[in-house]
Amino acid sequence: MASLVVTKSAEAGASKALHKGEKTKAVIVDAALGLATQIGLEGLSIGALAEVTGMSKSGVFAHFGSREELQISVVREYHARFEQEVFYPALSTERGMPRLRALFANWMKRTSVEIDSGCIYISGAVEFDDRPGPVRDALASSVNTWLAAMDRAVRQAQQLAHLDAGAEPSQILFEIHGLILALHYEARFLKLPGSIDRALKGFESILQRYGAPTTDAARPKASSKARLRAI
Amino acid sequence: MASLVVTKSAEAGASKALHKGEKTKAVIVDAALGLATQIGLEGLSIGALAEVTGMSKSGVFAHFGSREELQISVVREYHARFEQEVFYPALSTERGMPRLRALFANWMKRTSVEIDSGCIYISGAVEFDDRPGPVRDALASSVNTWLAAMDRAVRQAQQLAHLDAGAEPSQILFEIHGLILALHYEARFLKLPGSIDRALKGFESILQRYGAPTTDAARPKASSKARLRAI
DNA sequence: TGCAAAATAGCACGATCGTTCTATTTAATA
DNA sequence: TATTAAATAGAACGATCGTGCTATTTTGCA
Repeated sequence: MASLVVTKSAEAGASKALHKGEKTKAVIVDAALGLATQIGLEGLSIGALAEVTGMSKSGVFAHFGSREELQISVVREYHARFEQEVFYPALSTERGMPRLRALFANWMKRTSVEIDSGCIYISGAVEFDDRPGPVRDALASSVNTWLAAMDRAVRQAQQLAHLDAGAEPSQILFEIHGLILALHYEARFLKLPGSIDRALKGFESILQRYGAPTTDAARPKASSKARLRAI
Repeated sequence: MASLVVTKSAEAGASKALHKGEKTKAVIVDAALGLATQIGLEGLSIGALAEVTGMSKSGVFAHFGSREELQISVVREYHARFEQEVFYPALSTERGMPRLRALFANWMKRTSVEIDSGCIYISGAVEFDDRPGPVRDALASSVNTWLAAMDRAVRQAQQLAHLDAGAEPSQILFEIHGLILALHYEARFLKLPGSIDRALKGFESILQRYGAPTTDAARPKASSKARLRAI
């Protein structure tokens, strides 16, 4: 009977071989992510999650062992998707201004969607402001990873003389970050129309101010492959 | 014994004649504001509030009739203090650039303090993103009132040729708002040093970009009185 | 000073929370 | 297919939540 044992590797769709438990855990995390973006990481309740997934409370709970671990799983999942949607695709553009533009464009695209769905990098920051612990650590670590990637992109643009080398990267980053946060605030909370355009215009202002050529000779040319080129 | 009845008017400190109930209600709201800035409006619990004030749960509750009404009272109190600290003092400077600078400076001062204490205009925005109701309305109304005041200041600066009259006030406001939000995020959540300086520098960049003279011939001269001049 | 009214306390309710324990069902393996 | 392990369900726990009801205390006023 031990014949033809498929090494349980190549599974359907996703990636690795998922046992039943891992599969339903992924389903739960997915549902939790949907809930968390709307009502926040603190609003996540195992009861509500059980209802959504059609499972029992203890069934859901067993996959994580604690609510905190569930929240951390959600943060990690969000981080992975953020990387996939915002970071990696931009690596297919040349370093310097094109890549910086691509990174911001992807960030904007995601934030625009999150005007409706919510963003746990923003809501989580408020919820775990002054609440130390592993959830806060996971959240801050994810955000810092992303901001560090943006920082590298700015520095590369400076080295390539696409941006004024005398400017502080942290200053440029701070102002860009502000645009994203203002977009989220004014569009999602205040429901002000035109916020997306203001963020885009603000970005151009920053580039202009910090030394980008007015006739930008380098829009992103999306070389579609080379996706894994090192940064 | 009924002699020497002080007419109960001029009470200690505050303002109007406060009956006992109104006085303790003020104490409760004050404590609630302290709690809400730290853990958010949603984190406010009547039980915790009773413990802090040394009262019974029902004693606290009776002053508001509902948790929602308590939250609204907190929002209103925050709004009043914000006006008192940020808005009114700036009215003693001349319209145009001096007043705009004063408004931003006061806003920055308050936000700097709130790096430690928290800000319910920011945390509340996240908590009541997509949760309609009177609390959200009170919150949005307060924020809109403040942003409208800033908008007027920008327009006045344009009329006085302190700022480029061709620029969109909403655009300038959006970018300024972004600086405040980035300051709160990067300083309070990420604990990045130097955030205050970055916000200040960003403000100068905006003024420069939108037409403020490089040699600003008009810093606020704080005339100390004239506090109630109409805007 | 006495009396009505306001303020506060005490208690209990149903609901929901995260979590634990034990049973039962389902899936993976030999 | 038989057996073992993994996955899930079910029920109960203590705690906390907002809120309502009923005493009791305190206050303000004639």
